[in-house]
Amino acid sequence: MNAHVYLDSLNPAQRRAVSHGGDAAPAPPVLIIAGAGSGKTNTLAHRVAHLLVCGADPRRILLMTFSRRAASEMIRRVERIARKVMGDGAGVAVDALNWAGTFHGVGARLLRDLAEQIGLDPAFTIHDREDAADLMNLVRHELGFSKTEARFPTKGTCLSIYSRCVNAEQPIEDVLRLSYPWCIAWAEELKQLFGSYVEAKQQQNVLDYDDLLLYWAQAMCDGDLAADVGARFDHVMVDEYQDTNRLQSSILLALKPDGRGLTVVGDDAQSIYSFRAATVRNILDFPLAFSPPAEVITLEQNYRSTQAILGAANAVIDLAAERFTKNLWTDRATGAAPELVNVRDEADQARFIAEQVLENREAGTTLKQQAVLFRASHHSGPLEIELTRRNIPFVKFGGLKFLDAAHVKDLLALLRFVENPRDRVSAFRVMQLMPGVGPTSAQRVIEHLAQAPDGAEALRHAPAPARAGEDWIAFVEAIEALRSGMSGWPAEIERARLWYEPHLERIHEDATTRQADLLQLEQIAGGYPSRERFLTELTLDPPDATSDQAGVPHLDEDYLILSTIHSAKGQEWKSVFVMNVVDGCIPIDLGAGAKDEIEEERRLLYVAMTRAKDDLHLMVPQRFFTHGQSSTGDRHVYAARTRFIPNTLLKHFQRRAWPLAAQAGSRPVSAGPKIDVRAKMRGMWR
DNA sequence: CCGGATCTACTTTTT
DNA sequence: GTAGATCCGG
Repeated sequence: MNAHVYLDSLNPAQRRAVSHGGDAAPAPPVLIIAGAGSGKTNTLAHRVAHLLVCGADPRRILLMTFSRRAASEMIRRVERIARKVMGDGAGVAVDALNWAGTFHGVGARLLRDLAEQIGLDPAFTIHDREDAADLMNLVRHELGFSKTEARFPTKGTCLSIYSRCVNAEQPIEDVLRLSYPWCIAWAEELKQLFGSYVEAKQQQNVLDYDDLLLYWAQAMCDGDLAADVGARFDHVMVDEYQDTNRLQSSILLALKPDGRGLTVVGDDAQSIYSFRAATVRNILDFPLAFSPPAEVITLEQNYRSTQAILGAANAVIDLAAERFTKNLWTDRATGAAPELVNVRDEADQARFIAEQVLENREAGTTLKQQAVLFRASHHSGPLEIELTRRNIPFVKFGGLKFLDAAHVKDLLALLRFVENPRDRVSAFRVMQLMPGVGPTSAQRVIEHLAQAPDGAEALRHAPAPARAGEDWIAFVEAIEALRSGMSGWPAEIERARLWYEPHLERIHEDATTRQADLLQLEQIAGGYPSRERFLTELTLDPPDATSDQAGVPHLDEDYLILSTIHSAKGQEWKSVFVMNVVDGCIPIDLGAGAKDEIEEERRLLYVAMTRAKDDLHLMVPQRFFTHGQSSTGDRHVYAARTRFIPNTLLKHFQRRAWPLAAQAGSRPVSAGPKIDVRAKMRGMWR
């Protein structure tokens, strides 16, 4: 029997990518440019399986994916492929693939390993974005920047600027000039702020997301250490390489300076994370980073979409200012042209989608095979209401995370404070949950703890806020019980919840629904071996939905997928609806919008369209509501079809108006006058 | 010094 | 709709 029978199902380019280098030995670097739907995940999975079959050591394969979900999907496929050749032995080999995850996840794990060697306390805790912003705010206040004459950038902006400097490896002046021109005047203050922010993190033994990469990269500046870490892995593979940033590529090159054993996969047409400092330059410059240059293998056959859908998507991306990859082709049947559906407003848009989804289900397409995509998380609001009204179950990806809910953060802050007594952000938050404890007394206790040599012991002798009374005693007892580790994990989290519950009931009106979330958190906690692992992995890979979201179904049920376009990356569905394909949503309306940003929005539409296998609906509401802006008030805005589908591309689409005039009865286009002449007049003078 | 009330300005995408 | 800053009574 052919030992490589799994290669038979691949096309020549895929086969070349999979068997690059021949056997299990580290091969020269290779870049796989894989267009949408070209079997990218499948090809990478085959490559991993191929290496295993050839005898590579799974513990020495580093596999970095964009999300944890992508990693587990990859591992599932690897096992299925390897099983064909290795039989039950595949399971053992695949289980040993334990270096698979995101850059950040792998970084966290490596740093705990290397901590001693780089002067880091291995018990560090990790701040998510919001915690990091809170800490930034603390420092911002301490430096007196919160009450400057002219308004100083908010904590979120400060953190974004800091983050971009780190991830893009750019000096602050450049970052300000290119991305935050309205903050240029604050360059000196920001530098000072960032310096203090870094010090604060170190004193408290916390790392933020960026630190997980930054410390890793810095450690790799030491030649010996880099060689040591690099030598742990024979093969290093990176998926979605177009969405990595400079810092990540620095790490990669430090790990494998000659590129041996390096495989990266990506598609520049799907680069949609430049707001996170991702740059397509990484993928473009990859081959020439080595000598001889890395081999480039291009996958151009699309296996996902019908010709009609692919043709339309190709036409959209063809108008891009710069392109590097060729158009995809498919040998699938032509199929129906994607539909451009004109509806009156967002309410009609929601109704249309709900009806069409049900119609599809009648025709045999399950809900799970259908997805609704949108640019911004809140765009799905009206649809969620409509779906709930009609009892159509759905699950939403992207946007609000479970962990953003205040009560969940409260409980986690308690656990973090237990884990790391020096963590000020968590301490600050937890203490203020008690009545009578506000910023000032919390601050005083924290100062006391910082002075004391032993954080755990110091709490007992801390200056108890007088007004807290009994609550303070209960608090100290809870902390000490948890720190003693007597109850063990995951029983600890129950103890923590018992302390928190009375406060929860006092603080929140809707305590009951929130309690349900906490119970769910307890369930999740059970899946982790320790408090440390739970806290680390939860911040690096937060679960998606909260339980109070309407219609969260049981996993075995059929449900519709709602997702931001960003979160839809790498996925596919039989039928796809894209909401609000209008200027202002795609591209999103944010000031003038730099040219690069507009181009990224175009790629976003391309990504959305190429998720569809058989049918695709692009929704074009003629007006939609904008809220806020007190000057203009809540107004509806007449929206135009997205600029990315100009008239010249209309031949790729089937146009449709809904509801049909006849069905709409006597209701004319009640949306108001066709052209607002008065507004035009006013506009003349602006 | 805490915490509730009131006013204001803002509202993308995610590890 | 909400997060932040600011004001004021207990």
